[in-house]
Amino acid sequence: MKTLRVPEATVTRLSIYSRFLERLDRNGITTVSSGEIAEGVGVSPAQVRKDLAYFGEFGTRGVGYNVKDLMKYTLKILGLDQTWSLAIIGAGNLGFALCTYYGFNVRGFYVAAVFDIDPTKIGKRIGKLEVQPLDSFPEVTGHEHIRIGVIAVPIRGAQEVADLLIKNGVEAILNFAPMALNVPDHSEVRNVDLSVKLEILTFNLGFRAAQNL
Amino acid sequence: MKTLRVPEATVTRLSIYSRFLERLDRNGITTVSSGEIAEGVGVSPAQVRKDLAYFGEFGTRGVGYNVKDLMKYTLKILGLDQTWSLAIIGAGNLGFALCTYYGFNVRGFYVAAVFDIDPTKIGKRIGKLEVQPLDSFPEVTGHEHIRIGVIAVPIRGAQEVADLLIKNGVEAILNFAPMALNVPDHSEVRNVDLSVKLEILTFNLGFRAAQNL
DNA sequence: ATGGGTATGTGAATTTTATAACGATACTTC
DNA sequence: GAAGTATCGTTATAAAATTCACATACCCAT
Repeated sequence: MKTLRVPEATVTRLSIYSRFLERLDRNGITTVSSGEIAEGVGVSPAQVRKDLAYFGEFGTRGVGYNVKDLMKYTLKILGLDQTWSLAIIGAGNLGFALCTYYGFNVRGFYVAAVFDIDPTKIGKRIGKLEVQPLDSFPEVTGHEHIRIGVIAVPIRGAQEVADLLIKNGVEAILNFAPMALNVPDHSEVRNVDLSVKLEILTFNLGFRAAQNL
Repeated sequence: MKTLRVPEATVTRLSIYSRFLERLDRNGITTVSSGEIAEGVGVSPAQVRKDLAYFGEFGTRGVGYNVKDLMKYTLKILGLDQTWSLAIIGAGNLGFALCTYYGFNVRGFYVAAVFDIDPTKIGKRIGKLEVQPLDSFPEVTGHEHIRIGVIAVPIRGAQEVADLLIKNGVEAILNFAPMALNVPDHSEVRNVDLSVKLEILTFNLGFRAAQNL
């Protein structure tokens, strides 16, 4: 098999293209060019074609791409032709928001369970879910295999939670705690740091001020 | 003045170093090496030094960096030696979580106001704040100059909100709607897409399965 | 004072990523 | 059905980011 390393930036953009294609499809648009995709998501047309080229040939020269088809391809590439069960750990405001986040459902993610250690939060209902004690994680994941865990706890608890998840067969972690988690090599971790992007903005505003722009 | 373009990846890492340094400082650690920072945040030591080199010389050869000093430098570089007032638009679950997000406060961000268009949400209290009608945005920003807006509304309303923000002097936008906003060149926009990272995980899990790893 | 040990700062080499250019191919029009 | 136009896929070029390697500088012990 042709083993080709795909840059993470490409996967990131693919996810964005995919979302854009869904939007086009909902609007009844059937054909789209690399230039239109590029315009829609803010990259160059060559970039779009190059990114897609990692995975095959999906377009028709002189015409463009069939929206529905390309959408399906991108979803398949991203592994979204199946439903992924998530466990969310931490039922604070962030955990709550993530449990009810429409953007997850619409992309084939299913929040199977929410956990917390805070007794005042355990038992609380979030939509159809009930917050469970973190202790019961092994038991719950016995019923339903959960491959992805979402960490929405404060820094001080994050590593411990990660250890627990890994020990119970979780393969990938989306970490909202602003710190680097220590996990075995075979596990995937990605961090979402809510203030990093904000600090890029303040950096740029300051930088611009320094140059009198 | 030496005009040196700083890669955005460097700024991103600087934000992460900064957070890590704060943690070291809280733990009473006074000196740190590039290797220890690298270890702590998951990059290479050379990367740490190179990133810092964009902004000056902060270390002592043979010794390392003074934690408190480097922390202050990084904060200053990122523009966090001042308080930034934010307006959050959208008082749904995500907006609510962002309003109360501890990570913002701790980094010098201050949520000055929250807005929504939904009459059932207007007037609701979020901590010390009261959700205001989006119409009153110009009035509110008249009292307190707000340079950064956070968009936490669904896709369909996002562009309209962005237009309103820009029209009222907002210079930078943190956008949680999973779409590209159209803004003038002089405005800064960064997107936080909560499901992109999740889809990188599913891509990687699928990719790994395809290679029998 | 002096020499050994250590970690920085930095220019060069390497790798990775993005842009540009262009040949190939399919529709459209006359 | 041939010419023209549009857009892909791919190769070549350029740019950017990362890693490497080492001279430099500082601390500390003697």
